[in-house]
Amino acid sequence: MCPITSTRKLEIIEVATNLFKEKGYTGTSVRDISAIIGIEAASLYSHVSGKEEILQGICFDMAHKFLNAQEKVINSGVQDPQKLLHQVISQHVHLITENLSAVAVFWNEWRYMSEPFFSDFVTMQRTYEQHFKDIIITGIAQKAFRPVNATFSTMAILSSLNGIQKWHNYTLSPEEMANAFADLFIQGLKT
Amino acid sequence: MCPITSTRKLEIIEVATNLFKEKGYTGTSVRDISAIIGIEAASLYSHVSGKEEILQGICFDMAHKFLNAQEKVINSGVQDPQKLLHQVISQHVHLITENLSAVAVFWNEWRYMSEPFFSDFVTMQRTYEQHFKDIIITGIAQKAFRPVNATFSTMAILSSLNGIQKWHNYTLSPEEMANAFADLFIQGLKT
DNA sequence: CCTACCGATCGGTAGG
DNA sequence: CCTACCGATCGGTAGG
Repeated sequence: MCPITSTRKLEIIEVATNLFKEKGYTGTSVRDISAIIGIEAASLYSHVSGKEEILQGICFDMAHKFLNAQEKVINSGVQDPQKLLHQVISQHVHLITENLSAVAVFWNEWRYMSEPFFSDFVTMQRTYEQHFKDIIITGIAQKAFRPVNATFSTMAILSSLNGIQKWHNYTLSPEEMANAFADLFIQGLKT
Repeated sequence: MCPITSTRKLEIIEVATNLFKEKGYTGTSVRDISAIIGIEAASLYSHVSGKEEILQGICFDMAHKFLNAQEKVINSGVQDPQKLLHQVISQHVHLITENLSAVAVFWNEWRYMSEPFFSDFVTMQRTYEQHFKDIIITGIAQKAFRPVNATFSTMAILSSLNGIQKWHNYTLSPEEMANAFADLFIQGLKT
């Protein structure tokens, strides 16, 4: 949360992000992290209070990035639900492709956070999903979209987008993926 | 692989499935499993050769279920790509809802298997994805679907379906979900 | 950032 | 299926 962070702490978080992605949070030891940096495990504790603080840093940083990008689109004045959906999808895809490792941790390891971080994180997720859902609900009300189940459609779309981190192989650019997703789902939802 | 399995071994796999889902494979100890069953950790080794064998059992059992269900649809004689896609989606959704915990392990913990199991599992996944992709390619050739990127569309659809295990809350029946997914993606792919 | 170390727990084995 | 136990490793602390 504090914007002033030492470069060593940033290095720890970056190394941990890659390890948490590859081996999982519980499968990664603090010694794995310190060995890559080239210091003793005990020395990590000069920079972080514990293993979980690193996980919290990764997860909440991504959560804020997602929510900020989404709010920027929603507050941009765009009214057309199809255009709005296209833009939030595009922002989401770009954030994933620009933060592949952090997103993998964000998506697969967040459940290992203890309270109250766990619940705070869930609340942020729910907020993000709700903003998506609101766009779909508005679109249905304006007859831009079919009368689908908005909750279902939201989860179907977000799950699809989040899958990128599992199969992404760089053959498609972020723009191409964003447009392909938008085409698929907007045509899928259209009246 | 052996069809004759003691009930104790089945119990171990069932308990482990739930624990691996909740706490992850690396976050679950053999003592966690044995404690729930009510035996000593050492006694597990009368039924399984090790912790990983349990994971292998869960993952390959689900992999076979997915491939078998898919082959049954593909060999059923249905030709229309839209109907075929609807049916493989429906089978996939049903398998997920009937095996929520095992699918969560299958999907999130398979990477912890050692070789050659890891590679064998990846091969089965690729085969499954390829069958999906072939349906889309055929559909494009027959002008039933738009000229989309078939690999992308396959991964977009499968990721969306697999997301069920993360958000499923029993408000929709498997049939309702299967139809909602099929509607969304078939309309999304249609010419 | 290091040395030295802690108690707890890990997956697994020997022998019955 | 149990008792008894193994060496390895875990996250973390004390003290400098």
